[in-house]
Order: sequence, then C-alpha cells, then structure tokens
Amino acid sequence: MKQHRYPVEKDQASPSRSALRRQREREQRLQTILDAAGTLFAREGYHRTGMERIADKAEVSVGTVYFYFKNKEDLLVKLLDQTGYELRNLLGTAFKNADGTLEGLRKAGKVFFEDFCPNHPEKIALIFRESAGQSEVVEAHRKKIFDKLIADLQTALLSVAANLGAFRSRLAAEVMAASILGMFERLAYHYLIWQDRQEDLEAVGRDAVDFIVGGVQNLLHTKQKS
Amino acid sequence: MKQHRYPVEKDQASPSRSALRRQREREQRLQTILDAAGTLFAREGYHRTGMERIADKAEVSVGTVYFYFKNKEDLLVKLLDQTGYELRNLLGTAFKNADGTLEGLRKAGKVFFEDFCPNHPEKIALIFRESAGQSEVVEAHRKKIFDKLIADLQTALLSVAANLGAFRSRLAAEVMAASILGMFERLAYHYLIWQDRQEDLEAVGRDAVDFIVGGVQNLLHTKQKS
Amino acid sequence: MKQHRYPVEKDQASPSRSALRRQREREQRLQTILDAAGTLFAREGYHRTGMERIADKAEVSVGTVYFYFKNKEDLLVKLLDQTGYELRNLLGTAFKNADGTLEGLRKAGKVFFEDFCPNHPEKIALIFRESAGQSEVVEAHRKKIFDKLIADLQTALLSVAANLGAFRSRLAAEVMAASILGMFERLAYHYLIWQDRQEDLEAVGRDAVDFIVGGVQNLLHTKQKS
Amino acid sequence: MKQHRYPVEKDQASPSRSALRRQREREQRLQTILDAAGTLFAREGYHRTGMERIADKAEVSVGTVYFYFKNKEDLLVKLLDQTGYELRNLLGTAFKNADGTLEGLRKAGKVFFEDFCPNHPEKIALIFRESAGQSEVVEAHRKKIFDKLIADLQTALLSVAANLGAFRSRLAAEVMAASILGMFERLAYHYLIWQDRQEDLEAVGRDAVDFIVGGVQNLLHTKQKS
DNA sequence: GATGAATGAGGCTTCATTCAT
DNA sequence: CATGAATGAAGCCTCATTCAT
Repeated sequence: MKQHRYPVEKDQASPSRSALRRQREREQRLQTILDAAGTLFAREGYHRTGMERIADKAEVSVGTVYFYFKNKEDLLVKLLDQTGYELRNLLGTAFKNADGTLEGLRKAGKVFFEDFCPNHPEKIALIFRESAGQSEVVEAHRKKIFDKLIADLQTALLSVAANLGAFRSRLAAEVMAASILGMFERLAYHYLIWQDRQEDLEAVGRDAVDFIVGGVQNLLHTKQKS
Repeated sequence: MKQHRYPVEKDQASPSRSALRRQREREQRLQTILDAAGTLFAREGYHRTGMERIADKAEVSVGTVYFYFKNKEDLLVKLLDQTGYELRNLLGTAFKNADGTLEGLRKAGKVFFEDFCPNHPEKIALIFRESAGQSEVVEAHRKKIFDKLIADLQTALLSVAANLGAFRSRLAAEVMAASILGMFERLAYHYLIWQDRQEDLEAVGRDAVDFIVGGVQNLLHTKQKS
Repeated sequence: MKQHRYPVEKDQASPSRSALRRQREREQRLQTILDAAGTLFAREGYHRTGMERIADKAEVSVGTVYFYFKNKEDLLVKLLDQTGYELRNLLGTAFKNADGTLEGLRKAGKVFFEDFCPNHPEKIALIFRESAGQSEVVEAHRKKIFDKLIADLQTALLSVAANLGAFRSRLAAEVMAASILGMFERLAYHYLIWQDRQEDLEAVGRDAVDFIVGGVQNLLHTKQKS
Repeated sequence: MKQHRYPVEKDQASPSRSALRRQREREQRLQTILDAAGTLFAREGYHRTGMERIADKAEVSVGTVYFYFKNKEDLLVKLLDQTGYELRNLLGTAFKNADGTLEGLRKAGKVFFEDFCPNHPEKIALIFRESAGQSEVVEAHRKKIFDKLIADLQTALLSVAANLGAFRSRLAAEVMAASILGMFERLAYHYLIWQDRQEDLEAVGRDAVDFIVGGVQNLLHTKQKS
C-alpha cells in the first residue's frame, strides 16, 4: 500500500535536477497547506474550519490536501508537532546558552514572550486552544509535546539545583517545570489572545521571570525562610 | 416560535404547595441533565457527545433537554458557569479566612489540590479542556470566568502587598494572578488527567504553594517574613 | 446507546391506541423505504443508487433513512434477508404439501417460475445480481441464505430418497440441491432479466422440473443405467 | 485529446527486430496489468480495488494503466472477455472430442471441475461474482459470454438429440443449456469460494454430470442408452 | 410539559481520471 | 512512453434542532 507517501530521499546516488525540483515543490506545497490550515484553525477554530476552506486558502483542490495529509486530524497533528518542535527548540536554545544558572530561565522567558508570542500568536492559539480535546490522537500528541517541554524545563531546573543546592522536595523540579509551562500558557493566552496587549508582553515576561526565580529559590535548600 | 422559558419564581405571594413541588422537580431535572452532560462532555468530549446521548443518560427525551436548555452550547455554557462559580467560591472562601497574608494563597492551593481536584476531575476536564475554543459564546464565558478568577487572585495579592510592601512593577499583581491560575490549571491537568497521580496531588499542592510564595516575595519591594 | 431501535413491543399490558398507531406507522415507513431501495437497487444497481435517491423515492429525508437503517449496507442486507425469507417460505410450502415424493420438487419449480419470477423480477435481480460481491457483510448474508435454501432442497431430496432408494454417492443430495438452486438462478436470470420472455417462463419451469426429475432419478440406486 | 491506441500489429511487411521486441514487451505489460487487476478484483472486489492499487501490483504507474486501458471498466471487460473465451475454449474442446454423444458433456464437466476450478478460482470469482451488476457495459459483455456458453451447450445437446431422438419440448435444449451453466456456476461457487472443499470437486463433478445425464435423458422422447 | 420521529444542511473522504513533465 | 501529482464531483453519514402528538 503506497499511500500518503511523504517526501522520501531518493535512493539514487545523485538525483536528477528535475527530481530535486519536484521534491522541493512538494515540500513547499505541503507547507503551504499546513500554513493555510494553521491560520484557519487559529482564526476560526478547528471544527468550524472545513476542508474546502483550507484547500481554497492554500489554492489547491480538496483532493490535493488529501494527497498530502491522511485526514483533517492529521493536519492538526502535524501542525501541533511542528509548533511543539519549534517551541522546544526555542526554549532549549535559551537554556543551552546559560546552563547551570537561572540565567537560562530568564532567557527562555524573554524569548518566549518577546519573540515567540508576538510573532506567532496563531501558534499560541493552536497549541493552547485548538488542539485541546479534539480527539484521542491529537490529545496524545499534545501530551507528548507538553511532557517534553516539562522534561526540558525540569532538566534545566535540576542543573540549576546542581549549582545552588538540592530542591527541598522529591517532586519540586517536576512541579516547577509544569508550573512554568502553565504560567507561560495562561499569560500568553491572557495578554495575547483574550486581551490584545502586545505592548505589555515584555513587562509581563519580566515579571513572570522574576516570579519564577523567586519561586525556584524558595524551593532550594539553601534558602531558609519560606 | 416557542420561547425557552427558564424556571422562574412564581409571582404569587404564597405559592401553592404543588407549585413548590413542581418547581423543585423542575430544578432537579435541570440539574440531572446538566450532570449528565457534564459527565459526558468530560469523558467523551463536547463534540463527540450527541444530544441524544445526554438525554439518554439523564433519562429524559431529547425534547425535554431542549425544554430546559436553548441548545447544546447553552448546556456547555451553563456547566461552565456553574463550575466557574464553584471554583471562585472555593478559592474566595480560602482567601477570606486569612486575608492580608500569604496564608490565603496557601489555603487556596490546599483546597484546590486536595479538595477540588480529587473530587471533581470531570470539572477540571470541562473548564480546562472541553470549553476551550468551542465557539465565540463559550469562549466569552470562559474569558469572563478566568478574568474573575484572576481578579480575585489579584485582589488577594494586593491585600498581601498592602501588608508587606508594594509590588515592584505595575503589572506584577495581574501577572502573578494569571500565573497562579495557569499553574493550577496545568498542574491539575498534568497530574490528574494525563497521569493518574492523585496520591501526589497533596505534595504537588505544597510545592506549588511554596513556589508561589517565593515568587510573590520576589516581586515585593520589601521582603522579610511571610 | 439507544440507536437504531427497531419497532419493539411495548412492555405495557395494553399499549395505548396512539402507541399502536405509531408502531404501525413506523413499520409502514420502514417498509416504504425498503421498497424504494429495493426497486432502485434492482433498476439502477446498488452502487449507482445514492442514499438521496432512495430517500426521494420513499418521500422521506435522508436523515429518516438513517433513522431506520444503520447505513446503506444495512438496507441491502435487510432487503436480502427479506427476499431470502420469502423465497424459502415459498419453496418450503411447496415441499410440505407433497413430502416424500418428487411432487414437492415439481410444485417448487412451478411456484418459483410461475409465481415468484413474474411477480418479483426485482427480487430476482436483487438476490442474484445486486447482492453479489458488495461487501463481506452482504456476502455473509448471501451465503447464509443460499446455504439454507440448499439445506431445504437437500432435506426434500433426502426424503425422496427415503422413499425411492438411497443416493449413489455421499455428496449426491448436496450437489443436486446446489444444482437445482443454480438452475433456478440462471434460468430466472436468463429468461426474466436478460431476455424478457415472461411468456416462456411456464414452459421453462416445466422443462426444468423434468430435467431435475430425470437427474434425481439417475442418482438413485434403484435406477440402473446412467 | 489523446487516443487510446491498443497495441496493433505493425503494417510493415517485415517489422524490424526491435519493433518486434517492443511489441512483445507491450503485450507482456498489458497482461501483467490485467493479471494484477484480475487478482485484486477477485480478492478485494471490483469496487474496493482502486486503480492505484492495481498499478502498484503491476509495478507500473497509474498513467501507464490508462495507456493500456481506457478506464477501470475496460479492465474488467477485458478480463471478463478473456475468461469467457478461455472457458468457451475449454468446454468447446471437450465437446469436439466426443461429439454426438453425452460423452461430450461428461468431458466438459470433468475439465471444468477438475481443471478449471482448482486452477483458476479467481476467474470463478470474477465471472460469477465481480462482474455481476457493475455497469451496463459490463453486464452486456457478461450477457454475451453467457449467451455464447449457452449456445455452445445447446449445440452440443442438439447433436446428442440428433443421435438419440428429439427433445420433448421446444425450449428443452435451451433450458437445459442454461441449467447446466447455472449448475456449474453455483456448484463452483459453493464448493470453491464459499466452502473451501477443493478435494470434493472431483466427486461433485461426477455427481453433477450424472445429474445432467439423467436430466437430458428425461427430456428425450426416446431414451435407451447414453 | 414531555416525547421522539423527522429533518436537511454540512461535513469528511474517496477515487477514477487527466495531463504537464 | 512513463510518471504521479492534481483534480473535483459525488458519495455516505452525522447530528443539532424542530414540532406534531
């Protein structure tokens, strides 16, 4: 069954020029469709967006959408995965540039609120709203993405702890990681989607990071008072 | 066209006994339907739950559901409002019993993670998943609920600040309020819905509260005690 | 899940008059739809008949068709079963009126070619053409129907043998039963569907029966020469 | 518009060697596609088999299939014709080798049940199931094939009658011919497709032939020997 | 008030066929 | 000749909502 073949590298040693071009065009078209779907899902909602609308916006036929994607759900899953990957990359890079100190978290907050949010509000809507509770498959991907983000944050927190003293409780790192994600989620949604206060995002990010830093320090052993 | 009359109090000075009984039965039935819908929405998802399914579970006919609720969306909105009201009450009570100190936040965290979460996991699913991005009307209600919860938290934080010194930034209180809500949301969802770790909820709540306390202190100008 | 409820007897001791009427109307409507589908399937072919056409012909909406039948396949299966049941009844009755002799077969042939064929050509098309190879489920029902018809014929043949002497081979009865069914099938199809020679049906039936009688006798022990 | 040229013999007096090779390759490819389609139609059903599936199995592209065949229906028609031709040849040969006596029918039965059936079950499925009621064009070809088979059988029966005495009725020969075809059809389908009793096929064929012989004799005016 | 049969617009998906490369 | 991406009409089915009884 040769169905829904995603671009595969040719086995040939040197693919012909035209083959390369076709390959490129294929990926472009796939991304065009994905973008169209992403925009519409964020703007109109997953359920209220019909496949025909997506095809129209991507300037292809319905059949073409189905040539590149198994079904509507597949479209959402791919979009979700792409966004999750992007987000992880973004935060992961921030952590790497300042490992072992709280500087990593500061950078991550800054890049999230000052870069990601204003530039990709539709991805915020997608990952934090449209992908919620749509189907078992989508939910599974969502869980995986969130789990990975939490794991990354947890790792960053543990490397901080390695420098500044252990955490006071068994779950502290995991709880903080999930908390930080929750904060980012609700703050972005609150200031970007519900209220349109892009101009406040920088300040929000600063306060959020300070809040996080205070919270993290309070869960370290070296600190005494609570 | 038939109007959707919701149960209204009789204007009579002293309603007859049978009128009272009817009134009570009416409210009971309404709540039965609401409960059925809530359970199904949380378990199967809003869109995958048909009106007939709800009627069946409530042991009434489809027509009856439409007698009590304008439409399916109305069902979700009512459910959402009810849950929001409950949550606000719960947290508001916690704040009142220890106003002006961080003790209010501690109590709120405790009651949320140790009472609300384990007893109403379906309400967590409803308010944090099923009500997300279903329609403009639902989203508006959702926004209102979240705004109120944030406002409540903000008020509580400001009364803390009144005791312990002002916050360092204009937005601090609002940001912290939204952050706390986001934390509760993601933590509850993470530990209750995605993983089934009810037994950890207490510890999670403790760490979350400590995290919050640290965060709040870090955003105060003067920070001595809690 | 209270879906696709077929008319069920009320549990009440004495169903109200209106309930009885509704029940009757329900069965009538179900049959109306079934008839519409049967006619169209036979005339246009199962695959070339859309659900909308069926609904139109039955003067109901598409939704109503789906209220009474699970899906298009269900429609075909019910039709097939009904036809199979009818056919079995018809032949079975013929056998009963003359058990133990070849007279049963004669009667069965007569009733098939002179009653069933001219009166229900669309059922011939349905059972011998449209139901062939449409899906696993349909094929299973088809097999069951044919198996039963063959079993009935076999029983009749064996009761003949009980009178006139055993068959010469282990499989003889089964083979003859299937053969007779095949004969009826192809003859009906040939003279009724492909050529429109209703006027010949009677003669065809007579010859067919004589052929069968000769065949049966030739497989009995009592006869010597082959 | 492109025309669908079927491989035609070159008009040249002596085609070049390479032309010959090309011609051969063309026919091979055509047959490969036909075989792929035949297998899939028999196994999965005509409607449930997509053109892409056929192309895959034949290891060519969809476009290539359309180069050799006008459309999907054409594929089925060609397959059907091929099978019909094969079957006629088979039976015709049997008749020729023993003309004028019932021996021809015996041979035909033997070759059908002992050669054709076990070796080409997929062709049984194709001619007796998949080609039924698919479209007017297919049905027309099917009718033509059956008509020819019946005509052949009728001829054989009449040559028997010429030896042994006339048939008792005007339609007898035609009825018997159609009957025999129906018997073969249903028996093959019953024992080969529905039940997998290849091992019984020989015995089935013997009984069937005896049945036929008895039947034929019973329709002759004078009946002595076979 | 309650019932549940009926509605029909709208949604997703398939697949035979075409045609530029 | 061969390819396979693109097309889009057509099909099946769901389900929120209505309304006569």
